[in-house]
Amino acid sequence: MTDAPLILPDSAGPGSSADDELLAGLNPQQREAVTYRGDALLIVAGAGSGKTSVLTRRIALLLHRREAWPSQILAITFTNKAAGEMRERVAELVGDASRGMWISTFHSACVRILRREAEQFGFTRNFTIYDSGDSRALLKRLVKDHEADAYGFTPSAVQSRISKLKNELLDAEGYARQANMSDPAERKFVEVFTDYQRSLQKANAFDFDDLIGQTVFLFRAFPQVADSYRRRFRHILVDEYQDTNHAQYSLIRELTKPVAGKAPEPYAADGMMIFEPDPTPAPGEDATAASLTVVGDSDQSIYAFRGADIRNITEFERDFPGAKVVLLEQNYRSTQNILSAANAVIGNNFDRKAKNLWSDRGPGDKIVGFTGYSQHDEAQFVADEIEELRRAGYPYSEMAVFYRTNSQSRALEEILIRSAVPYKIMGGTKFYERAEIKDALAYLVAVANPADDMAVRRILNRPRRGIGAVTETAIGAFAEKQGISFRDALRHADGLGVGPKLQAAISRLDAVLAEAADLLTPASGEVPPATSVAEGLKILLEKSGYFEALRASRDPQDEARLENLDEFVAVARDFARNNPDGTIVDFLAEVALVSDADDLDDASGVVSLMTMHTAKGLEYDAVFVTGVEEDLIPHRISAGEPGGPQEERRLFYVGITRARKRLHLSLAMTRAQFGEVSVAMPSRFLQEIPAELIDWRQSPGDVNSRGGMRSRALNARRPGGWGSGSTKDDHFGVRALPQRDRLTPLSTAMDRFPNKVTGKVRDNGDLELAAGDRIRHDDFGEGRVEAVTGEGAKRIAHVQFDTAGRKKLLIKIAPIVKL
DNA sequence: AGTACATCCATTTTT
DNA sequence: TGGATGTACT
Repeated sequence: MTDAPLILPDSAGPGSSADDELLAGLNPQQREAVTYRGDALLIVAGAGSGKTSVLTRRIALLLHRREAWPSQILAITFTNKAAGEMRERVAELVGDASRGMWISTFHSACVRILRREAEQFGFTRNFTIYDSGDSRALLKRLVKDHEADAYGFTPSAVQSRISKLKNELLDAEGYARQANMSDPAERKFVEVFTDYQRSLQKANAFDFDDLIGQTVFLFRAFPQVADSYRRRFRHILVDEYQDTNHAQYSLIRELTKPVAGKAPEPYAADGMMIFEPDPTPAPGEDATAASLTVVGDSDQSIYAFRGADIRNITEFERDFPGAKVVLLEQNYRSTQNILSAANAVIGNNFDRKAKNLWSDRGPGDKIVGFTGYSQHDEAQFVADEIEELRRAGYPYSEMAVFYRTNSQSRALEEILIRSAVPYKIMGGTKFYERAEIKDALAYLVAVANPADDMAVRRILNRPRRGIGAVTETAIGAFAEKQGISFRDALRHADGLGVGPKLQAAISRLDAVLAEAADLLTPASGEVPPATSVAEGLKILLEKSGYFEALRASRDPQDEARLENLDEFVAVARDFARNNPDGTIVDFLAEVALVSDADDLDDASGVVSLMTMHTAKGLEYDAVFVTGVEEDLIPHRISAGEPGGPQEERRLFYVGITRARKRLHLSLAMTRAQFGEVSVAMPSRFLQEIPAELIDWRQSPGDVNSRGGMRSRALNARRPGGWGSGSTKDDHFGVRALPQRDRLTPLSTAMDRFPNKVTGKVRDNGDLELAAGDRIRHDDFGEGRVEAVTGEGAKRIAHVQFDTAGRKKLLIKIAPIVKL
């Protein structure tokens, strides 16, 4: 992939044709963003304005013009996926030179730094990383130990508070100083926080927030360490800057401070080399502070709830006096109609810097609007429309359906399955959150970082060895008394005062862990090959009896668990292939920092379903934004939060701007939630879109919440289209209904479509259908089978219904009978 | 240790 | 409504 660089690093100097090539096709603003040189540059990059291109070319140009060595560049993104993409695109431009650069997420960059410096402050380099599940589990125990639940603290509440504080770089002590400590609940919280931090340290572990926060502390506490990185990184680039929280912001600030000390110190405290000594003095060696480039769009800030501070970007110019600001407003993604809608919506956010996206790809199609009676009706519209687009030549992989909350996916899934539309839910159940995977990970952690009690405790009785809570406590007490770790206590089964059976079980576990440790972390200190990770994993799972227990089980789910574990072993093998020098510690870090959203984007040939949050950074030819209702988008809970509605508007904006050519906005008049059917109102954001941009297939005014449609004739000029309440819009209902075949009920007939599509899963067994058969469908009426495709449980009937048009149905589950 | 019942609770989640 | 979690039985 990197072997065919477009431009060889040494091919030419400034002003060369290779330079031109790097700047080719850029608009003036983009060009400015690529070529500007100065201490601080803010690139305000509207949606679809080509920011990745700008960023990668900026890097390439720095290298190409010899303004920087690869090792002097630090490019930071938020997701592994974004980092991977950037690395790839830089490699396309500069070839192998891209290897010396740090292009990574905040978190992995910090892990790299912390690994080198961990010994400085009481950790060892094989520390483990606690994901949020791990920290919640730890907090669960601590909340109980401290009886904090009596004060109404739940583990997750404590977790989110701690996380917020860490994002603000406050530790327990710092918080205690400014908190009202006469409040017993506050004291309790501080107690738990303190203990949590102590436990992490004892386990030689960092949680996600610590990775950033502790790196900042490290830099502040050890200026010479900070200096060594400041000397190294001369060009720092940060993507999605609007999503940085205070800790991340501080990290960037630390790195862009002028170098304080004089003596170059290319080595970390442990003697590890930080940068390759270059034979030639590095360009910019005498510069005092690194140059900083940040890219972002405050209109796409949708993570305030996780501590992202939009002010980091809005106040950039104040933070970095003399900063240059470049505005990228030309959008290369969407048609003008889509952009106009997006602009109109986001324009309602006050206190925002004006920005107007424009496109030169013409107006394009109008936005399609649809109001369903129920969420199922809405889903049917989506399914029908997807099929229509499909027939028009759009591949499934170029279509996406967005929603605000995960629970909305259910109705969509039901209908999509029935309509035989292949789909994939992005960011759904996380692979690494499955119990069996966490178990396997715990085995590895127990080997890699024996100080991590949590991991050892987790595997103590997995598979079942008869080691219960009592024994676990005994081991813990023994460890405490002997001043050894929980892991080491397993070696002394005979000293625990437990029965012989238990002793044997404990010793067996100890032996398995020891065997794997021999392989993975040999006492000789020699580094085992990366392939040994997969081997060690297999040893652990096999010899611990984990596999055996699953194989012996007759729980059908255990079969799936086995498959998942096989997949996990395959992940370990992949890792070895991609990281020939990787160790078990590297593997664990990678796994902890990688989300499966990263690799699932290859959703080849299927429609993607996801929340609007997940959609950020992605784009599709056709986009469906569903559930455009009050209380959903904007979500009702956001109403009470300061800045809430504005963030919701940005979220909607993000959703809209994902679409290249076709945008569909849909809603339902009634929505079953929490077991109750409630009447939904169209979202206020809909009214913010100019009426002429939307082609309503069925407008809110056409549908009432009792399940009928108004007569078209009556509806044609009717004030008060909202169905309930508002009286001031001609937005909806003005248009008489669409250009579809008017004789058939629009969409699926809502009167015949009660909101219980759900029903029981129907099983038509071996119902045989062939072309020419006539069938009756519960919802669509009678029709003629035109073809049958697929096999077994996935056989699909292509049916031409007499009134409902052409549909694809999964024969096995469709509510049909052969006539 | 495993099951059955009860209870609570329902945004978003790059790492 | 349903799912996740906790408690009380067997």
